[in-house]
Amino acid sequence: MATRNLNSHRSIQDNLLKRIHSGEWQPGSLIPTEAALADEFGCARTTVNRALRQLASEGLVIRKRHSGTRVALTPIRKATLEIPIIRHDVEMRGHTYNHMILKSEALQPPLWVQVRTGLKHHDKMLYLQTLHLSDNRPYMVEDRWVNLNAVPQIEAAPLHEISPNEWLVRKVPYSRGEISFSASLADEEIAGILETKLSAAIFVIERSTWMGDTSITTLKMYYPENYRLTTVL
Amino acid sequence: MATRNLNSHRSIQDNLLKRIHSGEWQPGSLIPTEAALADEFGCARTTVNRALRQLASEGLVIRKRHSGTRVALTPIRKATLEIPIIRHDVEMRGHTYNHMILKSEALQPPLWVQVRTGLKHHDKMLYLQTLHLSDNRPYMVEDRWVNLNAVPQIEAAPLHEISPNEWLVRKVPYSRGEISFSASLADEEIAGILETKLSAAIFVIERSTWMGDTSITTLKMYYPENYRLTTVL
DNA sequence: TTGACATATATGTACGCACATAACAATATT
DNA sequence: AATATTGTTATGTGCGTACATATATGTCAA
Repeated sequence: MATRNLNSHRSIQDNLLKRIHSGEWQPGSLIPTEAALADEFGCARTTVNRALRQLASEGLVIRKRHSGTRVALTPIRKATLEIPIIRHDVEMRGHTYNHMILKSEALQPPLWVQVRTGLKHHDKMLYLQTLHLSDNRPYMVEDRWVNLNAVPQIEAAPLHEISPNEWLVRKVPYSRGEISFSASLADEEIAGILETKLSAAIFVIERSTWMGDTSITTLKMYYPENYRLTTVL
Repeated sequence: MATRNLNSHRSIQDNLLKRIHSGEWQPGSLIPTEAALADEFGCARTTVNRALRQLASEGLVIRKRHSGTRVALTPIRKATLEIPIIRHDVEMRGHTYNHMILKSEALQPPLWVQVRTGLKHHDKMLYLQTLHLSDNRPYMVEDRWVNLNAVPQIEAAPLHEISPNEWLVRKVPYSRGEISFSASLADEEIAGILETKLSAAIFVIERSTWMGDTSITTLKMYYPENYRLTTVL
């Protein structure tokens, strides 16, 4: 049939999207059932189902059994942030990447790490401070704590060749994570490493990951003021 | 059949995920074909297809026609950030929300707005400065520019009752957006409004939205140092 | 050797059907 | 009147089949 490809789930999705965006279907209102839409488009219900499922996963419609499908009250758009390997970040900007391990010692975790990871003060953790460089200029400082009970192999890893960030992302799986963003002022240590003024604005990303219930690693990343994290909606 | 529900796309997905996380399937390696997996699980290929499609949409596997499916080299985990109505943000923390329009005037856009929106200096824009309050204490300042050619109705909106943020999110659809995060220092104006010290750390979110090619609105949000934006992976 | 062509293969998509499941509605039962 | 029971409805899921499409590989001829 010639009309086959007109009925692809993709074009149906576009069509439905248009009605939502144009205001034909107001936020909160019920839209026709899958069967009705399938009838209208002259396609199988499974095809409409797929289109609607996709729209639901993007948060544009809310689906409930029996009740039907309605346009989301707040068309919550989601921004997706990828968790990158820093080296890729730098190289994608066309710069050359390097890193330096500034500190590496097995320590007892300070309080904020204990709180975040759920580990106790007597648990063995590896503290790593890494400077990431872009074209040999400071790009970001990373303060990382690794749970040695969960990741003992890291003590044998060649962290001078492959950064802790990349090594962990590649080698150690995790099932759950948390990330948060904030702003703070540079203290003496950070200002010294990043070569900024004391009390310069610092963009901070904190991230913790777990595998099941056991903490893998938790870290703070400090970016100088000129850094911008950008993403599309 | 009793084994029917064992073959749901969800459990298949979990099963595949386990193999990726356990390292049984290394990053970059080819995994069995849909047909082979369908055979192994004793289900239809369409079911395996759905499981793999979902994993691909989450960035865990890369699929190519003919070549097959392989585990992503960087099992890129994505964090999803919702674009909230500020009022909900505040109320979810159990505080009461208020807002105040500090400035509201039709102006020619400054250069940074022109760059971001693609509009020219002679285009009519509405400049709105809004203070968002949590329990009557400053929570965030919003500097917003609205394209009056695209959204003329905003001049008649009751912005003292419903904040520009909420009004726009509810009433004006957009098809494309960009969001970025950074840190900066409080200037006199921002420090005054947020009641922080001069040169305090400020967390900045910038957001622009378009409908097709026409800019809708662009804004900067200034949060005081104690603010943290948190999300799960 | 090179390029044009055919072929095999793995994923992509659509269909029609069947049954599962949640939620609401109407009815029957205590 | 309060509680079970049953039915209806819209979405959720799975199956088997068919065909589409991109791409790697092999084949043959210029």
